[in-house]
Amino acid sequence: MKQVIKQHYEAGDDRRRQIASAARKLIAEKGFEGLRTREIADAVGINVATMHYHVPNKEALIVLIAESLGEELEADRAAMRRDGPPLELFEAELENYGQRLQKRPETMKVFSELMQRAGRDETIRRIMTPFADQWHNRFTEIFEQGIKTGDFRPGLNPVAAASITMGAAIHHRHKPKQEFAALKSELVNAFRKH
Amino acid sequence: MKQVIKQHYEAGDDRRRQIASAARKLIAEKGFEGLRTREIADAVGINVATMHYHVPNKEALIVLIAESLGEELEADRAAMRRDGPPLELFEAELENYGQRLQKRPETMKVFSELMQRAGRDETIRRIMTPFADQWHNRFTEIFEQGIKTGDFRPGLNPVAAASITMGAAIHHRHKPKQEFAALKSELVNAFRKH
DNA sequence: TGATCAATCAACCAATTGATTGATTTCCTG
DNA sequence: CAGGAAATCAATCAATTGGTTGATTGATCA
Repeated sequence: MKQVIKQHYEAGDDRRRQIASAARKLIAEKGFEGLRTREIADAVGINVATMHYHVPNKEALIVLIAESLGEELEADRAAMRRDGPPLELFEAELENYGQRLQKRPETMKVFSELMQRAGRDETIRRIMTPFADQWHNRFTEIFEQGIKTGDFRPGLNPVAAASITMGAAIHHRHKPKQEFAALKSELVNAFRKH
Repeated sequence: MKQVIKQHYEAGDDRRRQIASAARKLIAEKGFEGLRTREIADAVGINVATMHYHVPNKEALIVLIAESLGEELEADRAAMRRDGPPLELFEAELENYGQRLQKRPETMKVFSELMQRAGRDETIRRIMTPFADQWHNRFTEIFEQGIKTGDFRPGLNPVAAASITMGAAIHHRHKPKQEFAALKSELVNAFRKH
């Protein structure tokens, strides 16, 4: 009799979710380089071997994390409104991003870490680039429509403007929350017709 | 008689430079998490112990790398022109950045890695933030002057515009070289008076 | 020239870390 | 409720990795 205390058994899928969640928290704290399988197991409250039962190796773990993040971003994207004046859609996208930055700062930290790793890791790149591209395409699309409607400057380069917007947004994750409003309004002024 | 082959002895400071250079190359390739003392030693062509003679531990190594990068950025900054119409200064800064991105892509990769680590590492933060701030201040200054001269939009928020510029520039490091021109001209259009 | 010091190396160490093994416990279904 | 499947754990392994030790070699200079 090894186990005296009755232990709880969790269904496989739930455990995987718990593992993904714990791993994401740890990545947000210590970055990818500080991610340790043991710490994840501890955070979930299970043995390392149990963790490896659910997620065979670190490669699979990283894929799990990327997928988990992908699902969240996808859900968020699906909930966004897609009609209305382009300028308002643009502001809504930025506002949504600002909200997520405030309510779930972890998410964007993990996103950055994954994107950085995507530069060297083929597997991660395959999972992450679609999300970065989707986001970029969304902005490009908004700008294209906005140029037609006259919301945005004529002659605006939609692709470049989308890159600037994303760069500014991602870069902002380091900074104090209250400054986001200023960034947002400056981005709007940068592209809209005067 | 252990040594049969005559070996070359390098002066301490030169070795440290060689070590810093090799370490930077490796970081650019594999990122911080992939940085191994042994690989650095191998790249320089010396024993691990010799490396530790010059750079006692990894902490010191990272400081060395940060300082090495700092010196390069500082030299670059010092060579920049600081007079003329603000709009031209702005374009010159961007052009200079684009050139560095093309000629020394390693530099900005290492910069990004260090900045990311700065978020969790006090020592690195102390070394790196001044450089990020200097860059940011430079843009802020240019925008402030340019608003007075009428080069830039009245009502432009210099600090926010500087953040957008930096975010866009840093974010661009992943992308193909030829697109930089489009980014640059779009940034100019975003802030200049129409 | 010889003594001192800086630079180098082979061998080794201790800690960390991802992963495995084999036994044990809980759950579920026919 | 019996028995197989799913989930869990303690113990252990092998590889990696940052760092050390002690001896050796080359440079310098009085």
